[in-house]
Amino acid sequence: MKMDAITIKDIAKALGLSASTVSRALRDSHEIGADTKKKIREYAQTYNYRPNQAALSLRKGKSKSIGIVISNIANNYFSQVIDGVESVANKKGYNLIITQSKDSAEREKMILHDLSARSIDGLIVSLAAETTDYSVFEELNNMGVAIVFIDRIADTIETHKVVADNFAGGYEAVQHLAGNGFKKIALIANNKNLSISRERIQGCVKAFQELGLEQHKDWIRFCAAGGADQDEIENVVTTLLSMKNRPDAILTLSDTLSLKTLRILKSKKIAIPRQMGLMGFSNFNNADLLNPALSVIYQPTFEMGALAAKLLVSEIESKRPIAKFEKHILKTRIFTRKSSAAAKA
Amino acid sequence: MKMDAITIKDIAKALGLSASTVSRALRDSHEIGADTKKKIREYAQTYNYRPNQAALSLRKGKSKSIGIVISNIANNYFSQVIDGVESVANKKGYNLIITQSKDSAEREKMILHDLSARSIDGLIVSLAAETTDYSVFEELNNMGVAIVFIDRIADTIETHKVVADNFAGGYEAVQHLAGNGFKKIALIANNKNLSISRERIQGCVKAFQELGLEQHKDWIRFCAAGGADQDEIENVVTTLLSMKNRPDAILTLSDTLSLKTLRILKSKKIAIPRQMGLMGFSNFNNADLLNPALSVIYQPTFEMGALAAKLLVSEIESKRPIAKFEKHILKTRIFTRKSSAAAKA
DNA sequence: TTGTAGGCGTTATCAG
DNA sequence: CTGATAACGCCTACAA
Repeated sequence: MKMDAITIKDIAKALGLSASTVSRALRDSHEIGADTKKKIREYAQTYNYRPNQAALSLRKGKSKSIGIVISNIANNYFSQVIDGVESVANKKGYNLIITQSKDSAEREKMILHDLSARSIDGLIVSLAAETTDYSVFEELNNMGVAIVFIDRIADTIETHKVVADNFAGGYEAVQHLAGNGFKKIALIANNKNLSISRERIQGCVKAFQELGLEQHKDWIRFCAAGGADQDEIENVVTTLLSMKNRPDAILTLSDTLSLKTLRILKSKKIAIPRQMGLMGFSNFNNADLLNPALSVIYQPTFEMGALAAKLLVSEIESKRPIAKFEKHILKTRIFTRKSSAAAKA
Repeated sequence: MKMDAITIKDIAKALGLSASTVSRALRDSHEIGADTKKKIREYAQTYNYRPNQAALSLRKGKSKSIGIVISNIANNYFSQVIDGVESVANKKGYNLIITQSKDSAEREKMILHDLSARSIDGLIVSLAAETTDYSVFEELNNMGVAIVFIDRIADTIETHKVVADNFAGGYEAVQHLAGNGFKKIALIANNKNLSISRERIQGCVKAFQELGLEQHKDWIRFCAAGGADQDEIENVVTTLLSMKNRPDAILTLSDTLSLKTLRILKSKKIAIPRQMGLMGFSNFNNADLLNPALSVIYQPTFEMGALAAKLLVSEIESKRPIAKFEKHILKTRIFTRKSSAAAKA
């Protein structure tokens, strides 16, 4: 890269000083003569001196960079999260190294190992759908790598965690649907392994019970690939539609699933909400422009990312080990629209 | 971070060898005894040795990481590009450091300086909307930092460039609109500074001329903030709607503008396409689910990102300086839908 | 107030 | 085939 990159030594030589003096002056140490300091800083300024980060990392064992592991960048939800993470990282002087697991446990593990060797100061992780073995995280934890989980968390690992109130989100969604006359509500969830799937379903089931709604095991379906596999979700929707005891509404429990389900229903000419109500967890900002306008549970993704980054940085920069880790649960918002509207009386 | 991270020295000590021998064995040098090598590698394996990247960077002056500078991660278009970049970077063993300029020239410059000090091997850049002064890039170029521009490029800087065929995209969009009976086509473009704005407009104007369509200076409007400023775009649309000689279609020349314009038109109860045709550059994958289904010019974002990364890596790893830089122009695709449909005969 | 001497982990060079 | 040494750029005792 920089062929000529000026170093502290260069400055020292040019000014007839020692490297340590220059180093101190540059970091504004008070034990340096005002005039010397000024001279040095001016020289550094004009020659555009930048400390070599690799050397700093090596020396300090810190790199001022944090890694983020998510399933997929080109996903609305995660890119909003990253935006939040970046806003804080940037402010605090940390670089952001981004990786995607593509929901593969194996790939996630490789990434994690690679990242941990990169003199990374900390990690923000949203688990891959496939992952069931959390031992890598134990390992990293023991190595002293700071980790913050976001959204898709490993409950058993001792770290800070930032999640949306998935339980309440599911609960409220069912309440809304029921309130609009839907009584036979099917759920389509992401991979069973994921905390978000479990929590959202639990919220829904709680509402089912409280409202005395019909429940049917077959009305809760999982997409192991989270919608990445077109056949999988198409089968699920088709199956639901062809049931003798057919649901009258579908509640999709993840972003990708929501839009994919909408597409499939439309392609099958199912009138929404008349023949099938639809509502979903989604952070698509223009869900109101869809046809029909889609009712959604929306998560504060930016805030979640920013909070995760804040927690991580404070852990990294904390002098003593964190005594007790926090789980932050942020409120979701519900937007009710045409796709789940009540049938006209 | 890793408190115990095992080093080459540790292995050397444990095995009663010298650090250099261990280093060589680990890198599979042929000048090491088969048995010694085996012993070392097994030890490294069991103790989970990972080379310290900071040390490597310092030693080699390379960090196996590339920086990417875009305006906004939480933008559909760019997150798709990043997905492509990541796919290649990952395969080639490079880490991806992501930053966002938020379209601020000042912030872009800071990022660039910061990144260049991070022992970064190369840079993928999509310019901020504000940027008019390209001298930072000259500077970086002279420092020997490999740069590849993507999408929003600086024509005068000598680097590889990857863009969509913006000219053709604009040209074809107008042809389509005209073919469907729209004769008075207004353009809403992103910031004037951006290459993409210029190129797309030029393509449109070419078609205007060839088709003998009415042209009006006031029918070409710019949003300096690219749609980030709600008032700005709202003013533009309102102005277009209230003209005595009012356009019969709007062609939006960027992703954000397209959806924002759709929203504004709908909020004003303008029937699309009857009262106003609408078409836009957009990489939203579900534009067909919108109401009305939106006609779009779609770019091969993933491929563009992947290609940019490929070019960058090959430049980084090339022994001799690049003799001549390439500008790759990738085809766009046009999807025509209801929003630009012909009025019923 | 300034300078000297390691050392962070790795590898390249030069000996043996 | 293996070992010792220096160096990448920076910082931090310890000296002066």
